Amino acid sequence: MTEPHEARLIKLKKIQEMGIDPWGHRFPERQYVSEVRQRAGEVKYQLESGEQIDLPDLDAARAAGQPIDYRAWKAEQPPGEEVGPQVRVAGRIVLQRGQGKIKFITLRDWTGDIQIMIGKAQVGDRDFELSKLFDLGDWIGVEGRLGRTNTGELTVFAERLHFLGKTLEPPPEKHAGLQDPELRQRQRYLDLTYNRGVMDVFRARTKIVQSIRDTLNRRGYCEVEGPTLHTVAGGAAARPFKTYHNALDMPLVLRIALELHLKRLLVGGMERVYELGRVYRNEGISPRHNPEFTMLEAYEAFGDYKVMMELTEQIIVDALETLGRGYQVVWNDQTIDFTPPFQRRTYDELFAEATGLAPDDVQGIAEYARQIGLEPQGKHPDVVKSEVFEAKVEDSLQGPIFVIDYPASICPLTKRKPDNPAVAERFELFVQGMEIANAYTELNDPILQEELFRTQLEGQAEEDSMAKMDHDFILALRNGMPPAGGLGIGIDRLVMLLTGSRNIRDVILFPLLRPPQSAQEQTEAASVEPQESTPAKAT
RNA sequence: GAGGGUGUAGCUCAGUCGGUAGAGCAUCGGACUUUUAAUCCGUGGGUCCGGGGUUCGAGUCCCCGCACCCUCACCA
Repeated sequence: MTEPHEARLIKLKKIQEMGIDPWGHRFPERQYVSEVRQRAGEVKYQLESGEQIDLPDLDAARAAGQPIDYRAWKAEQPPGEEVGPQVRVAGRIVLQRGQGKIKFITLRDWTGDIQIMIGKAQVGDRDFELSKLFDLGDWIGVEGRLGRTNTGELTVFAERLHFLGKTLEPPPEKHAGLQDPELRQRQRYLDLTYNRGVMDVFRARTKIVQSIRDTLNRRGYCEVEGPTLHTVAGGAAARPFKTYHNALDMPLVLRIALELHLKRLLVGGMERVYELGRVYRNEGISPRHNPEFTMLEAYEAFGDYKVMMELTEQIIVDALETLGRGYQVVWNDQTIDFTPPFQRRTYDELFAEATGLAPDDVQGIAEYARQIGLEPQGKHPDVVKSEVFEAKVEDSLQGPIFVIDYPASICPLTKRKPDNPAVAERFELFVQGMEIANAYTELNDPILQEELFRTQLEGQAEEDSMAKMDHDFILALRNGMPPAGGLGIGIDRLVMLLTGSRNIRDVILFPLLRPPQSAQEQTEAASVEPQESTPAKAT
């Protein structure tokens, strides 16, 4: 009885016995599969006179489902032979078809697939013996001539084989791929290699992030790295992860936002500054929430929220262009039109449309809240209004739409409108019911800021509030922060929209999961003592 | 945190009314020099998520637990 992984160990040993290192070495001057494919036109049919003639368009015919019989085509030509360039490719074996003294392999690198033909007569006995020891998933390098098989498939006709890396575990099922969502996340490496489109999504993510940096750098922004260990979880309304520094004997939290340190840099004269980084929120997990996620925050001195609105549009439009996409994106069977300018509607307008209530009808809003199952009792009217807005308006915003001018009392870090202190100069961008961006004209008045930090809105737990006292931040503001616009964008959600992904875990390489049961037992066995936040005073 | 769903071979999945655990792919042995998910012949492979219970008998029914997925809540 030979189980798949045992068979692989046996082959590993046989490869070693042939004097070949099963873990490989560098393989210089290799060409990507995509590059090799671009050279398909160099494959010609050479007559005995030396004249070379082009092949018929075999790829187009195959793509159209009507493959040309290349063997028959060649038979019609004057005597001659196929010629093609020498190539060097490397990748993983994803399919193999043995056929007596020849063997076909589908080789995959991260640019695509290409077929390899290994003939005993062409590669010699030693390499052919080696090829019999190939398993699905192994890494190999191939030198050979690019050409066409009888059916017209572009193929590397191997002349020399290199073994680059053994795989000891069997790969997923070869047609269905890896379906189990848990395994796809735990073993992302298998998902990336064997499931169509996964690599594309993550490479698109990289392109989007690069595009965002390009857009900001072009506008004269400076990228910085703030601290991730904070003493106060400020800048957003979320529960933090708690941790502990032993040497300083000090409790710490992981940052929930980038905001307060970037504003300190505005005080320091970094007039255009941004950070693209991970933040951590100790909240629930859902298809739109992961405990750690990537945020962009950008601050521009002498700007305001309207400047940030334009910047937001620019960032998204540039990202779409970088992806080589138009402004129309299909997501969840719906078409989203990112053609700028995006729609702009005020908070109160949308609120009135959805509820039929006047935005200042405190009694009516409380009554409405009760009707839809919310509890208005003991809460500030703006908190109730905000809860109603979230329940009745946000989910229905297909967008892209900027919701502008929020109730000031729920925006403790935002400057108020000069002509109406009850309204804050803030916008949020919604697309498909998801909040993608959040921005405001930054509050730079240290006296008002301190007051807002002190005043806890009724009905809000301190942890749930954006207004957490941060004396060090107030001190910074007292040193003079220029008026500025600030912007935050949830990168993961933006990537979801631009790649058609419906679950945030499809755009995060390693989303948080509980450890698998076997590992959990090991962990428990290893750590009998609970090790949570144990101060190192004893040592 | 609440409700619903899923968990069977390495992978993808069947499994009827409670009655001997199944298929395809992969593996292993054999044939095959132009295949395309190659094909053909043959072979091995199971903690039916874990633990209890009911029963002569449990993959199947009941209870408890675990993981993942979905919806809702908190949140971006």
